[in-house]
Amino acid sequence: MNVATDSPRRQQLTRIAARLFMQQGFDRTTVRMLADAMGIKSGSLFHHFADKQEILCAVIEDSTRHALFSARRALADAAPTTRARLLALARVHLDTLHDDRHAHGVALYEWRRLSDEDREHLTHLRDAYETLWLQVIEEARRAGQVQGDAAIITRYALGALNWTARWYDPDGPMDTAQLAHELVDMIVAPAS
Amino acid sequence: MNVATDSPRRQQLTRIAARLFMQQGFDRTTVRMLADAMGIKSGSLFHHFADKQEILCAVIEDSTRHALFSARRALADAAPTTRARLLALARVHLDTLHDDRHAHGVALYEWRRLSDEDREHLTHLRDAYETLWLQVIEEARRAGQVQGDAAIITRYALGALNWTARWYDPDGPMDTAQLAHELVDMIVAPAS
DNA sequence: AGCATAACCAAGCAAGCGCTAGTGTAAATG
DNA sequence: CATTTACACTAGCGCTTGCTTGGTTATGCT
Repeated sequence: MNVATDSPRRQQLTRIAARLFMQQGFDRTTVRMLADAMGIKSGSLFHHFADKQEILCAVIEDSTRHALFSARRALADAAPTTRARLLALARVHLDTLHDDRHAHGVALYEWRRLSDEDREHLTHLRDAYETLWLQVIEEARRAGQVQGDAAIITRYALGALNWTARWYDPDGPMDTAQLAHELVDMIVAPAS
Repeated sequence: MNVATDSPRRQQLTRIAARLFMQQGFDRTTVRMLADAMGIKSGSLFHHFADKQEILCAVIEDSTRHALFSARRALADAAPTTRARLLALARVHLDTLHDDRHAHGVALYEWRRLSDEDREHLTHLRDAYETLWLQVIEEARRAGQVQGDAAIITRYALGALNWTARWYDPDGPMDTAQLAHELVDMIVAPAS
């Protein structure tokens, strides 16, 4: 149940499942379709996962852990100005959202299909991620670079970024760096 | 297929369907569950709707038409300053999002379950709504109150607002007017 | 009275669903 | 060499699904 402890085989299957769950939705993706895409028979699937629910949980957990890990590293590497730290978070958010777009789409659209336990477990991971953002925005607020309630700004920023999943075309003319800049310009007092 | 032309009975059934679709998701809501909640038998459902897909389309169409109508009226009634117009749009967006929260949640989560034709049809309605926003934000940009690309700002703003569906608690301490102000403060140059 | 229409119901079909049971096999382990 | 483990297979059970059929009842118009 963890990126580090999962067998390579299981991680590979999880990625395939993420693609199908995103393309068809969880309910419409049958275990037979999953097995076909994985190159095994439907019965064999249950050697790797206890049930269909566990596959969904694995998809979301993998991608969330990866995002959390990347964001922490980006913050550690970023210049110590609040603006640079915010920009680093935004860039990493957009990049992981897009690189792992299947899994993050699943996390968005299929959240309610999780069992109560799985959802609570994944909520903690999510909260850890949001807290990274909240802390940086709270820094920015104390430095006078952001006005208003830090919690609301955080959720607005994350909402704006997550919504890009619905309209941003990675093959289009814009790149994620531009988008990240545009977001930071929107939430902090306009810079030079 | 229209708020004005739909029979009252059909609109009533559509509202019930919106609630169930939001609570359980489209795929997990069976025609029998719908019929039960409507107080009729499952077969009778197909007197009002050609198939299950058409119910989904009706749910989304009704709510989108209502939002478009409300936004147009709010703009007509708003004071002529760009800030007032933006605030009016934000307030109406949050209010309809919340009043009609079941149906708008369905529009968010079940968009991909629509048939291609239905989706194209509803996309036009959506575009009409987004255009209202884009025009006001473009005004604001020309007036120097907003920096950056108007199209991106529009999508960021709508994303931030739509995301409130995932965290805003209408029974909590905040009201939608505060939220709307917070958004406008975020995207326009900070006012007094 | 005669008729049209909207609204409903009981029953059930064909298809598809998640999952289980039991078995085979090649590689790792003692 | 004997045993275990990991992974895959075939076959199919029990159940639910969206939708259809064929017919009934209530309302209101001409």
